[in-house]
Amino acid sequence: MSSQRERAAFIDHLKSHGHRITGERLALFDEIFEQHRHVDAEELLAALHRKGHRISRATVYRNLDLLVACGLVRKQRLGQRRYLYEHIHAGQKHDHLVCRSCGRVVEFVSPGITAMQREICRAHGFSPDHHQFQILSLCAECVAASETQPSH
Amino acid sequence: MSSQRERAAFIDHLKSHGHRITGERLALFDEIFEQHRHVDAEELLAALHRKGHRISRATVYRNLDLLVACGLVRKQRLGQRRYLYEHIHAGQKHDHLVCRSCGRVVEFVSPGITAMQREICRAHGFSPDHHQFQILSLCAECVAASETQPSH
DNA sequence: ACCACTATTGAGACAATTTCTCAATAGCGA
DNA sequence: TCGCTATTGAGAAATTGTCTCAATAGTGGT
Repeated sequence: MSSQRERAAFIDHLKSHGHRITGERLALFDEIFEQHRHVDAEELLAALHRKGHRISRATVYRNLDLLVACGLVRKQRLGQRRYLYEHIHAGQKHDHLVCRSCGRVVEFVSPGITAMQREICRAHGFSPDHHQFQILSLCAECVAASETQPSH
Repeated sequence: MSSQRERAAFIDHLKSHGHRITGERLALFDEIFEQHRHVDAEELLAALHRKGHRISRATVYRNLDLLVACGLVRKQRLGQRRYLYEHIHAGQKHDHLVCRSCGRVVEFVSPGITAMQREICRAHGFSPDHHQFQILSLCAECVAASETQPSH
């Protein structure tokens, strides 16, 4: 499994911070590193239950925050009501294009935009290292739908 | 008052759509057009109460949606839990830099980034006309705070 | 100005999502 | 293996926004 390195990093982080290595934590880690897309807490909870783990909702939320604190998972509100989580795949820094209507998320990489973001952050005294970037728009389907069935 | 034109447009919109011109609607309009920053529904409600209006929470939410439908107000989730509203000041199209920690919002204009956004939208089949754009990062104060008081 | 019609409002119930509480459980060091 | 205490589970609570429905108040026609 390609997440062996991250799994070890997670376990190290737990140990070095005096946290315990529990079955729930490892199951959640495995689940989110199996998903190669943006998932919310409910989906993770449901997937874990489907696989026979008896883990509670509160534990999922708590340990997602822990994974974020480890730097292994990104937690974002991508225009929708729920937080979405994605595991960080080493090196590959990308940004998000989000459909404001259906919530669909597309990742993209644009070095040019990254450079501009840094510049804008710097110009306004924001950290150029912790930025994250979203474009919210309407995907082709939702544009088509809104043209068929006009605004209201 | 500089919002006379928008106020008239609002009233016209109401009339032409068979909606009534109520005291609550005008009070809300005036309140949001007085605020030159991003406000949430609770702030607007509180401000209106402070000024002696007896308006309910539901009415504030309903009529904010109405103002959005008129194209006079923008409603956005800027990384935070609550929706933020801003009145649209004619012509001036801007994007947002948001502090992920304290929620502070700074507006910026960058024609270069706007062009790149359009290109990315087009490349992925998203509408280049309905886009909106956010950079989430940490403002100087929050960076300083997180360095003083390390991550947890 | 008055009436009747019905859109709008207010108050609180409801819904969706996330966080908190606290007794029971289970890692972990000795 | 034992004991300490971090972690968990279940459900309560908090947060934010939407919905319901009876009461109120704009509006167009007299």
